[in-house]
Amino acid sequence: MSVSPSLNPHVSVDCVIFGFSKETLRLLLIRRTVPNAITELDDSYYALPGDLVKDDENLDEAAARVLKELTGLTGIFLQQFQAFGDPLRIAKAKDRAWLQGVRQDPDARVITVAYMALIDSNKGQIQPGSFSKEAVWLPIAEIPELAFDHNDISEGALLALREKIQIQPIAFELLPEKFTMSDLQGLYETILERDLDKRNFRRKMLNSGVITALPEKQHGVSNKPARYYVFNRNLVESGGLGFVNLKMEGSFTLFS
Amino acid sequence: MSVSPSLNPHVSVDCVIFGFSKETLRLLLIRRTVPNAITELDDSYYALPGDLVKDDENLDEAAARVLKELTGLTGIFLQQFQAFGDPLRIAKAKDRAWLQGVRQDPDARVITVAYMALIDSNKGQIQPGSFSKEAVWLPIAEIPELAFDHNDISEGALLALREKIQIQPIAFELLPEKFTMSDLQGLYETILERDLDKRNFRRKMLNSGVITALPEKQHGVSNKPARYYVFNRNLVESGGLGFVNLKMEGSFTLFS
DNA sequence: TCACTTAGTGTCAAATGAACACTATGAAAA
DNA sequence: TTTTCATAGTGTTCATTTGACACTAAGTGA
Repeated sequence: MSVSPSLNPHVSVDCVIFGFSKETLRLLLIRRTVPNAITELDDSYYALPGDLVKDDENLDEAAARVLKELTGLTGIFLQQFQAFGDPLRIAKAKDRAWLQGVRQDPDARVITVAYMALIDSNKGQIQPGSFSKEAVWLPIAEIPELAFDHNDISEGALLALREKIQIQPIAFELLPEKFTMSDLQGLYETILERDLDKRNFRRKMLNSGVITALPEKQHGVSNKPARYYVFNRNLVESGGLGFVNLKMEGSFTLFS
Repeated sequence: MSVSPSLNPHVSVDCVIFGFSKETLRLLLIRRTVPNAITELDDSYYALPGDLVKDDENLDEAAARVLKELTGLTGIFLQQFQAFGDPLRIAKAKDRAWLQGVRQDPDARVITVAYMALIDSNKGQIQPGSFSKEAVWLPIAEIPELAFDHNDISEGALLALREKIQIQPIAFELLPEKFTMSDLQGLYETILERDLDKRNFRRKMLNSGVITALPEKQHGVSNKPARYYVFNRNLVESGGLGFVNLKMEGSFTLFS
């Protein structure tokens, strides 16, 4: 990758892109090849998708661009959650080797602003990236050592996601248009790493008003077919619901 | 201010420093003087305290340094809440005039990472800043137009604070060591811009276990003297309380 | 038709939330 | 010395929400 003159060499954005399939939460990572690697084992590794910020775009735009270049998708849920700026975040040998091949000023300190993206992983047609980056979905539990401080960033994103889904109805961004109550509960359970009671979950979710039952049911499953639901995106975004209570047991709360 | 060579010219930190006195939430702002101002009315304006990040410090350290240089205080509650990176955030004429006098590369685009600080404003001995910045506490309601995008940043900080005090016991950072229940309630009411029920407030606060009553009472007040309380800092920080519920009416919550 | 798998349903007890008004204590004024 | 004034401090009741808990329903495939 040659650096265009319009890139700010000191600020980047990185996207932690979450997907959910086969009952597993996954991250979309890119595989990087290190030039002049000493051993074959060492010649590639994974990283969060990211890029330097261009001079004419703001941070949100930069993150949306990174996401679009990798997945072809726009209009995706994308939210800044933290900036990372440790002076040594770029100091690992492998990272330096990669930067040397790719950046005009490989020694420049880079602060990165991290974003969390939620996508329906069935929908995302991953495009062979402009720089022949190979993109893969890896289960959260199987994330290896990543470039830079990307493990820290990923963990931060997961914590942020865990809090957010209890405050805002955003989990739906990870599911297809139509989903079953079990799909939804399984997603919450996966993110929260905790079992939830089926009856209480249904009650709370339905009372909240954020989803609507469809007449349609599953077909061809070898058990009682489940009903489909849709997320009331318009209602939620118009604020038509007032507050919605999505919190799980035992959280903080103070007054009345 | 002359720029030291160890400053990163592209990334700054800004601190939104909250204080609470006379039933009013205040921000600690610095007054800047613009060189070569056209009119006298135009020759100064307020800004959030901030600085470029040094090459050998991380973002948290940079924010702590800014806070210490201005107030002399260390060990203060300080939390990153958002990065701001609009390409035009530096484009106002007044801002440019100030930058010309102060930065080596006044045209460089600067991304800023914003921090929120909470201090007991009785405690903060404001030091005449190293660059003869004049620091003042201004009530939230009387904040004028500030430098750069500092109004946006301040508003973001207030929103973040409003959410945080309902989730974490941090409001105490704004009060002196000993405070009355009315002090505490007044602080919550001010930040939340909402009246709270006195009896419910006391009950919830005491049940939460985050404060302890002292035997001591007010002296010399011309009404029934109020009891003093202290924040159980050690207990809270050691996690000895498990979860504490500080939430007000009507928030989100989803499961069990 | 039986076995298997997942969907879907209701109740009760406990905890929490919200609304609400009067007495207590001190200083200062009369 | 009595009264006035201001703020502190205190309990109960009802409605809502939470959390625990177990069986029947509907479809496929053997």
